[in-house]
Amino acid sequence: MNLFWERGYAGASMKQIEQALDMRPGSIYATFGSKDGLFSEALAAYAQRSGLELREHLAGNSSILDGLQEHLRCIARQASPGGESPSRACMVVKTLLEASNTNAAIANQANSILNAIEQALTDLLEQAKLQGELAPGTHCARLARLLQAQIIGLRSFAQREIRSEQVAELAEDMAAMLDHYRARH
Amino acid sequence: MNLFWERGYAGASMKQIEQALDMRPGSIYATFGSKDGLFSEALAAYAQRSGLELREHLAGNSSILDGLQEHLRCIARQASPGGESPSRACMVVKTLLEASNTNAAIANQANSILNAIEQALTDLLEQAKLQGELAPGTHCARLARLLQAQIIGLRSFAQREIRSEQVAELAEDMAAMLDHYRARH
DNA sequence: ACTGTTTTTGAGCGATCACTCAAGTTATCA
DNA sequence: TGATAACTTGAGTGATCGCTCAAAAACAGT
Repeated sequence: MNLFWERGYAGASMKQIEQALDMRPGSIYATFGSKDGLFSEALAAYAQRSGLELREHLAGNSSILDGLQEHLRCIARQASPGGESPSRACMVVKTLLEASNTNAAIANQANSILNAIEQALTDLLEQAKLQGELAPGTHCARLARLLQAQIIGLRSFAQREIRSEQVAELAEDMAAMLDHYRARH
Repeated sequence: MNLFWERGYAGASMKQIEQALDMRPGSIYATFGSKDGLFSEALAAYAQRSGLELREHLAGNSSILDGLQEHLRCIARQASPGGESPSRACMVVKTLLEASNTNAAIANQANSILNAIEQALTDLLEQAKLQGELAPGTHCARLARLLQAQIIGLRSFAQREIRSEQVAELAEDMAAMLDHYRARH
């Protein structure tokens, strides 16, 4: 997963994969079927891990919106230069951009994952609205897409050679934007 | 340029390039030196074209902020499904994500282009502040980075299989966010 | 210890990769 | 028209791509 995340689908050769897994080609193909199959499992594992992280950030805050803002800040911390992450950008987005016009199966998988995330965010925001955190008129599905686009932008932006402090500021500005959707008390 | 934009650096083979250029390998290498060199020129051409588009949108509006908002909407229109663009996502971002851990020279070029765009946006926002469009306390460089991240997010988001109307809504929400930074009269 | 099954190994497959260069063609002079 | 220069051609280079499979090794049951 780390190798694919770092180098992308085409950028990771079977030789490198053999080394990363400490497996010989025969075993790899007996286990995963193909490079596509292996990548697919890696991407699924990545998505699962990401989902877990989001749920952890939410569990740490009683307020959903606070949890989402914390999530933004945490992404900024992880995506800052000098971190040990294989890549600062999101593996799903990297995959979507790489595979969209070259590998339909993989592009579909990335699409599905992003759909699931969008849905999860929508559900969360609906719940926040019910709890009175969000302004009553909020269009939750639309805000979920905005939030997803922000996260995609934040993490892709962080792939630039840039100071980590500026990534943190960016996350802060995005978190501040969420405040505008809060219910007025 | 269109081929590289659509399929990425690794995804475009020399055979496909030969066909796209209607040139044989010898001529290609005599003209561009290497696949890297050719890609570099394609990326530079893309960046120039993008810069021109931004300037056109700005020229169409007397207000800088209005021009930027128009630019966001226009990006959404271009990045909508069904368009004739080779790819909905930005070629510079695609390149940054693909090349960051595999091709230092190309990644540097993408970085430079994004630096230049960030600087151009900063200059524009500074000018808008001077003209009283932006709130006096606005941190223009920081807002420029936010704007750039939004655009990156918008165009990458648009690479998903999604209805064009939702892309337009997303651009609208991002434009609305810019309004919060306007000077109060 | 012996047999049958499962798993691992790594040399090597055909295909394709980016790229080269001698030979051929075209353009530009007098 | 003929000599020179500039450019184009495409078969072919070695390297690497994803992948296969017969043989070897490890494991499991009696």
